[in-house]
Amino acid sequence: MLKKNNSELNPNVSVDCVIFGFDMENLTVLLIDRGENQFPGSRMALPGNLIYNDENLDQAANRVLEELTSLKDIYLEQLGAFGDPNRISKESDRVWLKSIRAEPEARVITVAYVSLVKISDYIPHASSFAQSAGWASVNEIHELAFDHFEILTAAKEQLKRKIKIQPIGFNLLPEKFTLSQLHRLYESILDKPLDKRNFRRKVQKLGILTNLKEKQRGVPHKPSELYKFNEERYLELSQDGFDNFGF
Amino acid sequence: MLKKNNSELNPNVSVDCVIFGFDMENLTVLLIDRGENQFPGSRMALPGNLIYNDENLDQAANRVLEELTSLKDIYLEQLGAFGDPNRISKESDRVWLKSIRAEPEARVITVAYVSLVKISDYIPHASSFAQSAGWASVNEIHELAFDHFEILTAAKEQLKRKIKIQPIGFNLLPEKFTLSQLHRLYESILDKPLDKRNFRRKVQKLGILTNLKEKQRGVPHKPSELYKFNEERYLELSQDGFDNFGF
DNA sequence: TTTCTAAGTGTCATTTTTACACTTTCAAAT
DNA sequence: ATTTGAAAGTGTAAAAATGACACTTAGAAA
Repeated sequence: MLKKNNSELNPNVSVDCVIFGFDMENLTVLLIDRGENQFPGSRMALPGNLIYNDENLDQAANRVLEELTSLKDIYLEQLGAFGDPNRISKESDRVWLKSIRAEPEARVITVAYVSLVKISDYIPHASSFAQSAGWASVNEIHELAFDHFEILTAAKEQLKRKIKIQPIGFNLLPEKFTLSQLHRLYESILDKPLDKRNFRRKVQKLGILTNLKEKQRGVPHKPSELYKFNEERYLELSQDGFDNFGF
Repeated sequence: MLKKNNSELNPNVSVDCVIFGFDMENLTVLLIDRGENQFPGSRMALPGNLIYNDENLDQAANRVLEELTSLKDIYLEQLGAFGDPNRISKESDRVWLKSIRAEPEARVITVAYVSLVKISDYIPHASSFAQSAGWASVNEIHELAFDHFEILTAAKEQLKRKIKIQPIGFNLLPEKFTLSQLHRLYESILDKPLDKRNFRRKVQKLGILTNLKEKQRGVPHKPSELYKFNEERYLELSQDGFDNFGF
């Protein structure tokens, strides 16, 4: 299952993955648990590891993500490079690196990647040095290993910026979704209330949603109509510089 | 003048700087010339070099930029990491690395930085392995060393994106500038014509320009009024999420 | 005094944005 | 069968922003 790689690990460059999901309530992120032998508070980390010298950064991010969480074939976009010389200042991180790295004291710069996935399509299974892997609500996270909290913060800010310009939110929702779900998603990413009617009007005017003429079933209230993202239409519109989502 | 640094160079991580300027006609970028001993076509490169293990990435970018071009105290913003394993596929680049690096064959990932400067405030002077340093019009550049052309392209795209959202254009103009100069700057970055009256109306409504009540002198036509960027006002407005430049 | 060049200016029609409250549909409980 | 609870769904009017468009003005140089 995992890609075999005969070349050498580069002791100075790693990749870390910020995989966002949405559980219909909150924005979530995929974390691994490094286990009990650590000091409390920083057991959790973003999935990440050193790169091999013969793979490019994008490949490395995909490989590492799969190795640690079993998620594969995910579109990852680069966020940026992080790497203070004193990134490994926490004692618990030092201890941990000694247990998993050939050169635990090496200066490492890490390249962070971000992705948005439908939480139901990917079931994380931990392996390698991850003892477990799972989703955590981003606004309940206050500490992570290394500089991962800083990386997560940068990823949240980038997401906020991008969702105003590109229809990336749909990647976080199931194939069929309701306008209310989309509405809640935007509110939780932008972290502010959006007027329901205005939101609906605007998103419908974009013309990139297909009404499936199908209703929710079994809900104890008026059932919502289901929609899907119309990618073809979006690509058409993208041609002539369509870029104002304006939320 | 140049910062002394006793620690070791990291053979695997470099920084490259994309420094944009504006000569009142075109967007320009600061390049170094690596000299004659190369194959033609790729003599020019972005200023960049390996980082030291005890400096962070931002520091490294500033140091390297100063070492190669004498430009200092410049606000550099990270663009991202680049680094295909076969980034050093051009023979001329290989030859050159052998002449300047201890481990010329090492896998290198580079972190690119971008800055916008007032061309008149900084006079580049080459040193270290740069034989000369100077400004080139970005749209006359078609080839550069390593993957620097790719980096430049990414930097141009980021600039296009950012100038629509943040008032960063002012960094490219002198302290005092005319609305026409600002207009030309926006047109050359966005690479499309903008209606003069509408541009002026919009930029004036932003409320971040101070009219200096002072006129151009010696121009063979109606002299323009001079303006300056009102940073205080901009910071005030930024507080309450002011982000729509909408050009 | 004429000429050349770029600066500077206003209006109207259209589109977009914002603020705002009640009715409908279903499931579950009584 | 009826009631209740819960979220879905819907329209309007005022204000603001946008886009299209052409002539006059101020100075330097000839």
